[in-house]
Amino acid sequence: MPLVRKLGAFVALSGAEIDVLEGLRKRRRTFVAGRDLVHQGQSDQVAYILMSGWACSYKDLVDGQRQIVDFQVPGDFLGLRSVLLHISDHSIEPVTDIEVTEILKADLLEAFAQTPRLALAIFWAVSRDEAMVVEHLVGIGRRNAAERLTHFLLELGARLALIGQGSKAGFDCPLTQYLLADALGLSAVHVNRVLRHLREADLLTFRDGHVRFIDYDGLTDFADFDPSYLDQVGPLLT
Amino acid sequence: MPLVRKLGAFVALSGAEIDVLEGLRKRRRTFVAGRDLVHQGQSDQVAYILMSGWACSYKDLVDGQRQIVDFQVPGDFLGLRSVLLHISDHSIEPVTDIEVTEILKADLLEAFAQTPRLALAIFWAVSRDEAMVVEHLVGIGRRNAAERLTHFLLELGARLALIGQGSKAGFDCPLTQYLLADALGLSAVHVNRVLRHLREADLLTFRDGHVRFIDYDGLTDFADFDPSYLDQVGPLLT
DNA sequence: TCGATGGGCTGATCCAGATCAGGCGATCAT
DNA sequence: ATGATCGCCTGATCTGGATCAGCCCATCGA
Repeated sequence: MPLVRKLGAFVALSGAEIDVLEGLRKRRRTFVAGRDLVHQGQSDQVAYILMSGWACSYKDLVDGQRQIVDFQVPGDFLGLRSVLLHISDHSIEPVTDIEVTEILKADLLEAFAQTPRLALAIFWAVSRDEAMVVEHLVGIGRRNAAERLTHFLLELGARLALIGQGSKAGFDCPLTQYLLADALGLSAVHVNRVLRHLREADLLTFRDGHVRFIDYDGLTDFADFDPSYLDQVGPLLT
Repeated sequence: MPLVRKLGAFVALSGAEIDVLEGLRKRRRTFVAGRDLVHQGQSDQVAYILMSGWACSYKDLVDGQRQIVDFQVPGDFLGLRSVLLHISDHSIEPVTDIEVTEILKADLLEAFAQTPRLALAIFWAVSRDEAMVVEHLVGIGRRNAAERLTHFLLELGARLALIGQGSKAGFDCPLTQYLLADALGLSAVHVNRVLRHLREADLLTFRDGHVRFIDYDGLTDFADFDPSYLDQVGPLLT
């Protein structure tokens, strides 16, 4: 269970708390790649936990462009914020076919009341999401295309490593260069060029859906990557 | 009390809940402009509520640049995420002299346990912060300098209006063009130029610490500004 | 089997915004 | 009264990345 594993890395959850967490899991659903799961402006009472596959959350602009805010991998929440804000300020689209389990708002609130520690653990997950968005913001605001792309791939790798789907050697990645472009605020053309430069510099390759880190230390150095905000482990309640 | 007003706009807080909220307020402190309040990497057990003055949270990059993630105005939390993540991933600096009240981690956790609704209200505040960061991300990723600056000033105006310190006519703003540049991912030179263009187009002026919206509707239209994520009102618990 | 579609790749050209190199006035400490 | 500093402002030049236009290959549906 990627979620239990992820939250458990943060607060040591008791058996009772894990029971509550498991109790949340209701209907299991699947969605096909490409069709929106949640749409901007939609008001919905349900969030999801991603069980398998990848998704992305994004915002559309009036001029037809879009900005991808983040990608979600197994164990991540989908649309949690839209439940809290009561209306969604962004859209969510499966990148691949995905499996999710629903979390109903009412159940979530009840779980909060029952086990404050669980609320904290989820609070932490939200904070971690925000920390990722912040890092993303810094990347787009102040890093050039190569550093930005590198940092992004390193972050993805670190997140996937946490759920056992990646390592310092690399990871399988279903993202197209168009998706990368929309996430990084670049054009797909330029993403392609930058990938070539990184390949020619023997830093990493991204081919056939697989990212391979050739020189991991060189990459972290180049992109100024510090994963501490991702895998922060330690009891909140001391 | 800006905070009670802000949270109260989201969930109707009962008298008992407001008491708990007020009970949180502990030591009142002041900090002078410019000296860091929280420093990147610092591990701290205290957050603050900003009572007066402005602050900003930012991240330093290795090459000496910095990216300002957000500005905080009265009623906002400072460093809440660093309490939850257990270590701060960013720095916080007062833009003006500020007054804050401390919130101790232990008190916050106890308040959570006592009144789940309060936890929800604060959850909402964190989600709102994240929504702002997301909007900021979209701006930097996909909007040009003029739209970005306009959107930013409109958002600040809307936030200040919520606490009674601004309106559609404008607001007092202690930010320098350098601070704007660091927030918007631009150079200060270019911020200056863009402000001139906006002034010449009779859209807004920013002079002597005061932002004046000349054509508010024209501005919201130009920058595609939709404030719904800021002032979302409505009972979370239906 | 042959379009159609989607993803990756490339060179040529263009432009938004960075960088460089200043100048102006106000404030403040000596 | 004289630097020093800070915020604001400006023109000239440079450049990272967008845009345009197109090629190649693999897959897939009719």
